[in-house]
Amino acid sequence: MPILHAKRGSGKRAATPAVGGLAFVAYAMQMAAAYDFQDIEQRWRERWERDGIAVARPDATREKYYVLEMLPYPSGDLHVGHAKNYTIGDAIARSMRMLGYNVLHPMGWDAFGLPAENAAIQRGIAPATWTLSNIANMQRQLRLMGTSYDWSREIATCTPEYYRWNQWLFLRLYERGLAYKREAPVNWCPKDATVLANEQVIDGCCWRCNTPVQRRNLSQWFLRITEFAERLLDGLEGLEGWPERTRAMQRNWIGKSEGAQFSFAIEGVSERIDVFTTRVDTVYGVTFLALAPEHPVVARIKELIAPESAAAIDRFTESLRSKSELERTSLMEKQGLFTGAYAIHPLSGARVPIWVTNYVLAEYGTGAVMGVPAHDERDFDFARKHDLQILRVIVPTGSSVPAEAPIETAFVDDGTLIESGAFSGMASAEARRAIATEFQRREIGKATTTYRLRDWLVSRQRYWGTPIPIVYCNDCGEVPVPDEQLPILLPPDAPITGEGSPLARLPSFIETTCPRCGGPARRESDTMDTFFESSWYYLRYLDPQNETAPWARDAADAWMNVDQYIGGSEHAVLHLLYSRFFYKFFHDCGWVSGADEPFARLFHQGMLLSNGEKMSKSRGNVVGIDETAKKNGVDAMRLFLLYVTPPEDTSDWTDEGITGRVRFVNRVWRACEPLAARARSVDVRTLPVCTTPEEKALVRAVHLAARSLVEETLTRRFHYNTTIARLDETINALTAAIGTSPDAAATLYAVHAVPLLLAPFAPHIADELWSLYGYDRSVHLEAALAPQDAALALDEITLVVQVNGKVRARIACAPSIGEADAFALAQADPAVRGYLDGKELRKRIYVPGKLVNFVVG
RNA sequence: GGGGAAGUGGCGGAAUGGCAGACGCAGCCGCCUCAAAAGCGGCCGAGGCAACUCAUGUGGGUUCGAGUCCCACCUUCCCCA
Repeated sequence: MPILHAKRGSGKRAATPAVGGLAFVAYAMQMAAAYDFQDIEQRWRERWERDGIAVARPDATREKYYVLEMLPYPSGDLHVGHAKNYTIGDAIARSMRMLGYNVLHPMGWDAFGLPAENAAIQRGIAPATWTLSNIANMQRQLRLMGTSYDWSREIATCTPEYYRWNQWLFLRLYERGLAYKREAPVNWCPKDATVLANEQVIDGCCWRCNTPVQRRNLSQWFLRITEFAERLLDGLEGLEGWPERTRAMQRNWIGKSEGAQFSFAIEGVSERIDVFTTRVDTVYGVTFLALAPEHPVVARIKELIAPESAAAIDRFTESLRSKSELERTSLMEKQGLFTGAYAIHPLSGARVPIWVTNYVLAEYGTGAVMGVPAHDERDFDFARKHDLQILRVIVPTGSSVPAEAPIETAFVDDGTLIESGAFSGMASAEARRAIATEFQRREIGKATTTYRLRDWLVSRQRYWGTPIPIVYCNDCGEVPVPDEQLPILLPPDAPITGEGSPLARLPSFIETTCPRCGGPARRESDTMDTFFESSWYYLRYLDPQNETAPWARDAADAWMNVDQYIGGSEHAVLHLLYSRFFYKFFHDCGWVSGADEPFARLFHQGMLLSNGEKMSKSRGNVVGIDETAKKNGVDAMRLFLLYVTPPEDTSDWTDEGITGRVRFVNRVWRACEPLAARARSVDVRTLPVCTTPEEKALVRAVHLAARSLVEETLTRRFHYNTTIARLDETINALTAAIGTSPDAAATLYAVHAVPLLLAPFAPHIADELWSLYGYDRSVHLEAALAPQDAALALDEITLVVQVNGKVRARIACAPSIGEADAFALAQADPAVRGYLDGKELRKRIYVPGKLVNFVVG
């Protein structure tokens, strides 16, 4: 007898011998060669591409479903960590297709950005060349993963066909006053040699390279996202399909605070100092004013005071100049210097000393803070350190703390006002309204709302990005480039050295003529933040070839909004906030209709570790797609990524773990392939006749898996780990059935059903088996197996009998058993009887088909 | 300090308020084999000879019944200050 010990990935499949029954099974178990995933997976990838199984067209007869993964930056090479994200999206896309939805599942490239310039500097490769070759490789790898993207809609943001619409959209923002240039203190990353938006500064460091950012005063382009602050905040309420923590992060970032703004007069100076506070009820407790050293009034004060005092202020200011925001507000000790000047309290008339401090920032609020040490911890610390007066003006409501009692800590809660003139005795909330009204009456202030959100700084002093379509003319000033002159192409010959803006040093680019007067003019040399193009790319997929508009309104009407968006939580504020801003703008322009939110549901996949550690080149634990596709197969990889944890959890790639799924794929193959010919005639819509409990259980396992697939998909929970566990049970039951009754209708039914259940997760083996069952059409174009109640129903259930909540017996009975019969049966059970005899029966609980509980005393 | 998420065997995890630990990994024992690998079958929270008892971070509560709901606390992670 020939023994076929085929190595995985090499040998050919053994021919199915024409023997039946147990002898055949023994032969099949022994003889079936290991599944040759390499050949089979490649063959199906090519077939899907040829057949266009993922190409999406509008179809009024089916409900649309737009599932989207955040578009990747083409860094060069994918590893299994990336694969997790795309596998989740692909499992959803394939499941929804089989459930009858018209699925749109596109992919593209966030192709502008610094790494391409760094490659140019370090290795002399043109950014475009580097980027395009990375895209080619990553596209190959995404295909290798068996993903079902509609590649006919692919976009790369670095192509003129795409970025001309960046420029076009910028001009529309400009026309509406939502794009403007202004000088402001901005975040500067010295390593990347460019400015950064506030959202791109994480803990005081550059989000990309972790270099501490510096502050510089520069003239820069901003987008007026602050105008949308209230709508961005309100919109979060409706986003119930978003993770709560992401909504909370956006809420935090927008940072709405309601309070009052009012001004202090200064002794001997005509200017006034504006302050904003949420606690205007504590205003009688003000004992100092804290100013940012950069505050404009500081210059006026210096004129009033002794030269040596003014010099001290200058030294203090100088010492803070290079310090980052984080250092100044959080890391450094609270420092301050009395200026020698006094303000006048607007209500009490008291003299209030004016200090400059490190913990008040010029760019936030008004750059000045009223110091109320008794009711603010930071002010309290500052007052203690500098021996400033501490005045108690709020006491807990209902208590009677004398104003003179020593103050050990700041009382920061609301309470009742004391020592506050006409407002004494009021509750904090009431006093806030009353005092704001009083300020308004005196015309020195009013109730206002402020936001932490700043305008979005979008200009970058870099090459590999979209040129900003503005020219500067000596006569006409700032002039927008007319639409018909778009795109302004990125010149291929800019000197990329890492020093200075490349475009600024390229006369052939900079020198131009004014579109308005025809005179000599200079082009803007800054390019756009790459978050600009990723804020609207999901609309370009809908109409990628459009040459007259970024997208047509009817394309947006057909597909928007994105039904399910999938990506990392690191973009919780950045990309997801900018996109929401853009979409609201588009909505206002009438370019999209319906809800003014782009992403109806959002899913953050969890991180993937490698053997318990973060995957990184320096740790040497990066598991590549190519490597694992070759070693374990793509189906096993996909199954593992979905199986190891729920998709939103952090999971760990381990050799043992992937081995488990490789085994599973082989078990599927050994179970189904030898029976393929016989399973051909099965119709999975018709339940088979079962003659034994085991057969019934096998068919039930199939339908439990089918139900899990449908439920996890339609409830949008996507816990496919549980669905795959049900598939494990199905295969276990099937393997056992093959051992006893390979010809039973139930066995062949299960064999036939398996690829339908496996298709979203292990698409290749599913289609291979499906074709062996005689189908010409891909399994991915079939309808999902509909779970049937008749298959799920049990002939017999186990009724749990409890006495006082403890399980005392288990009784087999019919699932339809009624309450009276259940009690009678339970009470008659000898084990239960022992717990009931001689006790008073106080209560009986019956949970139909599940449980009886006797409460005795 | 404020807000968000989470804590279940050796490990990853499962469980509409109703038999805790499905499924997988690791481990142990068998079968097969000259042997090994692969495969197949069984065991696998703790204590106890057993009947049983204990067990889902800790302590309370609601309930006939709590991993699940409520309160307080502890720990971890994440955001904001």
